[in-house]
Amino acid sequence: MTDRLTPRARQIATAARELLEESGPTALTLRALADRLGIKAPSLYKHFPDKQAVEVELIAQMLEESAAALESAEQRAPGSLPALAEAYRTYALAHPHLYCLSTERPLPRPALPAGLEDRAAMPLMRACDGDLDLARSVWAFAHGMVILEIHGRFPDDADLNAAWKRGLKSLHP
Amino acid sequence: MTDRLTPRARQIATAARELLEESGPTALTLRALADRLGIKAPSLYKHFPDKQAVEVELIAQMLEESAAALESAEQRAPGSLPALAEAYRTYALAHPHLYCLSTERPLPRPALPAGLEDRAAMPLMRACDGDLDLARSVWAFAHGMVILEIHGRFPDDADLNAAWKRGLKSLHP
DNA sequence: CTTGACGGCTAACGTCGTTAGCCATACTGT
DNA sequence: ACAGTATGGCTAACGACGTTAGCCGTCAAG
Repeated sequence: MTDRLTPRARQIATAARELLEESGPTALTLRALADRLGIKAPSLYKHFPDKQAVEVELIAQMLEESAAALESAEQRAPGSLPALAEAYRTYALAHPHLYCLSTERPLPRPALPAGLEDRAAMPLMRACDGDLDLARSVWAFAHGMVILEIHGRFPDDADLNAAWKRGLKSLHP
Repeated sequence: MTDRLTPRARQIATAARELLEESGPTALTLRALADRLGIKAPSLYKHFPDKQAVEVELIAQMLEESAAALESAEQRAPGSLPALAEAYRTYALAHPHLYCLSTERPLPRPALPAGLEDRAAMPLMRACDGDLDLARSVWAFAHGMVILEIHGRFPDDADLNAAWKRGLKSLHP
C-alpha cells in the first residue's frame, strides 16, 4: 500500500482519518488528533511538517481508494458508465467528510503521489472512449450530484436515484 | 433591496463581502472586518449575533443576485437552458469566493429569507417544463462544472466551453 | 432632566496551528 | 565499552481566532 510514510506517521494518518470520518472536518484538530494517540500536539510535528501534510495524506488515500473502486467497477462491467457512476456515488456517500476534504479546495497537486490523479480519472476516460468533453461533463454531473446530496441541498423528498438515472441516460452516447 | 438589516449592519455586510471577494474565505475574519470599518471586533456583536450571521447575510445576497441573473436570462431567452447555464456560470465565476461560501456547507435554511431558495430554483424548473429529475440533473451538472473550475480541478488546457456545450446538448430535451 | 437605546471600547477566555528548546531511549560506529 | 546521533516524546509559549463581560459616551424622547 502506502510506503510513502513512516510507520508512526501511518498510525497518525489512520487516527486522523477516524477523527475526520467520525466527526467531520472541524473536529480534525492537531490537539484532538494527538489526544487520540495519547501524545501531545507538538509531538505530531516530528512526523508531519504541518496540518496540511496530514490532510494531504488523507486526500491521497481518498484518491487511491476511489480509483480502486472505479477500477473494480470497470472490471465487473467494462465500458459501463452507470456502473462507474454507481461506484463513484457509493464511495463518496460512504465517506462524505473525506470526500469533502478532498474536493472542496484546490488539489495540492505537487504534494500528491505522481500519477494518482490521472489514475483516478482513467476509468471514466475509458468508458467515454476518449471523448474528453463527455468525460468532463459526466464528472461534473457526478460530483455535483454527490456534493449537493452530501450538503443536503436537495429537497428531502427528492428522488435522487431518478435524477442520477435521468442524467446518465442523457449523457451516455 | 434588503431591509432585513439595520443600516449599520448593511455597511458591515458590505465590508464583509468586499473582504471575502477580494481575499477569500480565510481572510473573512471578525478582526479584519472590524479593521476595515475602523472599529474593534467586539463591536460587531452589537449588529450581528455571531460570525455565522454575517455569512448568512452574504449567502442571502448571493442567492438573491443569482436568482436575479437567472430571471434576467430567462426574460432575454425564454425557455432556453443554455442561456440559463451561461448566466449561472457567469455569475458564479464573477464571484467565486461568494459562490463557494454559499455552496460548500449545508444551507442555513431557517435563517434565510422565506422563499428565496425556491425563487433561485424556479427559472431552471420552468426551463425544464416541470421535469424535476431533469432540473436536478442540470443543476448538478452546472454546479459541478462551476465548482470544479473554481477549484482548478480541470487540466489547464481543458476546453470547458466545449464540456459545457456537450453536457447541455445531451441533457436538453 | 432623566432615561434608555445605540454603538463604541478594553480586558479577557479558551481554542487553534505552530515554534523553540529540553530530555529520554535506543541504535550505531569505533 | 563508550561516544554520538537519530527518534520521538515533553513543556512553555506565541499570535490569531471567535466570543463574552462589562464599561462609557452620545443623543433623542418622555
